[in-house]
Amino acid sequence: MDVSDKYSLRGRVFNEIREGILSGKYKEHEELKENTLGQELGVSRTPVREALRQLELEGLVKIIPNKGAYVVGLTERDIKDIYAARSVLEGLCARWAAQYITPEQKKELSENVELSEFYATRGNFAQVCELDTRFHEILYQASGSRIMEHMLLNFHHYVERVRLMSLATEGRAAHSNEEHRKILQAIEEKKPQLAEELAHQHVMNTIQNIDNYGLKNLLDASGSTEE
Amino acid sequence: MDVSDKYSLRGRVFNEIREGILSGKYKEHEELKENTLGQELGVSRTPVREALRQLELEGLVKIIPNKGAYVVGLTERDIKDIYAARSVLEGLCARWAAQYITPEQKKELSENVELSEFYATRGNFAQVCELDTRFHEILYQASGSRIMEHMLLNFHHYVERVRLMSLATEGRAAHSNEEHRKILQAIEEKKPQLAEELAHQHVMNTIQNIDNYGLKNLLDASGSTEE
DNA sequence: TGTGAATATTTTATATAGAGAATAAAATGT
DNA sequence: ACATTTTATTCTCTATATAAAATATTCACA
Repeated sequence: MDVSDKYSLRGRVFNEIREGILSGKYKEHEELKENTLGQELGVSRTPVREALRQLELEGLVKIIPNKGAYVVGLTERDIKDIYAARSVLEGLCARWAAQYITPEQKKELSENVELSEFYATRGNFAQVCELDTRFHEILYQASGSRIMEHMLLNFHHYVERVRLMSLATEGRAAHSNEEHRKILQAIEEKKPQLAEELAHQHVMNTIQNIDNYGLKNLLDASGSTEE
Repeated sequence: MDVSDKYSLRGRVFNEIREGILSGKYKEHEELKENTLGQELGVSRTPVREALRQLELEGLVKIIPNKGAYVVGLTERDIKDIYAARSVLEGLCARWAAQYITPEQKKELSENVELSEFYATRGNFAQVCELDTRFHEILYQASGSRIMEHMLLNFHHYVERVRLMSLATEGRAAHSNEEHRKILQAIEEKKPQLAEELAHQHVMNTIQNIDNYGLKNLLDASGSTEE
């Protein structure tokens, strides 16, 4: 996550509002009033204000001076663009990971792939999702680039709902696991070029999968499960 | 810029601290105390706090809860990574610009290239720099992707000092202008693939130029001119 | 009934105050 | 003299108060 003091009031407020926007609890163009949010979350306006200012910077909230804060949220176009950006950036990230990964990270990545394959055969998709998230996070760290890590972590979290829904579609988890294994192998064999291509293709395949099912369908399905 | 109320106290405070970090006024690991900054800028601690929280999200400041805010700044590695990321993202952006650019944007881009060539022959590099900045900004807008625009605007600003120093090196302005013209042409002829390759190459050439002169030399030179 | 000025209400923006955490300094005991 | 506990100080964190801006409401008047 981005905010260091996750467990302070402000950190909690930030995360709650952010989740509220990403999950659709706070809807597009909705006004986020400091007082209301504060009461809702049981805090004063100060931490709410700070959280809103941060969310503005992330682009999830638009602040009109002396007027108010409004939910911006992510459009379909935004999500597609994020995937497009990820397709090239995850490639670059995997390239660097192949060059800079530490033995510990290599070990965790390898175990991650093993475990995910195990859970997939057992049909435990919740675990597969979590491991998928972690797989990519390890790559981000292994790139040794805080810029890359920062950027991709954000994106990853932005599209979390879509990502998990895509992974839950018929057969995608197994394919994803295969792709993870190939990426792992390229990294273990220190083949940056190959790792880049595979990671790029991995994201492109996800995009393809999302297109097949339709982004709207996936989002609606995930939205309804939460209510 | 990112903050909507550029001219409010908080907006001003945010920009001043940000510029202070990017320009090197506030040095790596330096502690940014709310009181001190507030007095320096003639405001109370509240707007300072909000600005610091935002800078944390941007990665320019590290906040340790209940302890303090510390300058993180950009390392050489960070700058190189930003350029690497830009090399692929500006490519993608140019591709989209070729697809979605409006006639007005096309016109401004064309005039921008003309003007820049004019100023370059006259040796007016300050103008060339400004036009270079604007050239890229137009492309970001023309991509029609607020995600892309947001990301690249940030990066662009992060490396502004390096970018301008690179543009000031022998012969680079002229080459840059040539590359701009080719990108413009690809966009006018609606060739997304070509536009992507050219924009990618444009950033790669800048990286090459920076490497030739040495990032440190460029940064030192720009730092000394400010003091 | 409709329009516009004047007033009231709501909400943001900034400053300040009090509580709590972390660090530095002083005092105490061995 | 050194280690440890206690005290003091500094600074953050949250809440609240005041000011200013924006919006909504009321009322007068045509």
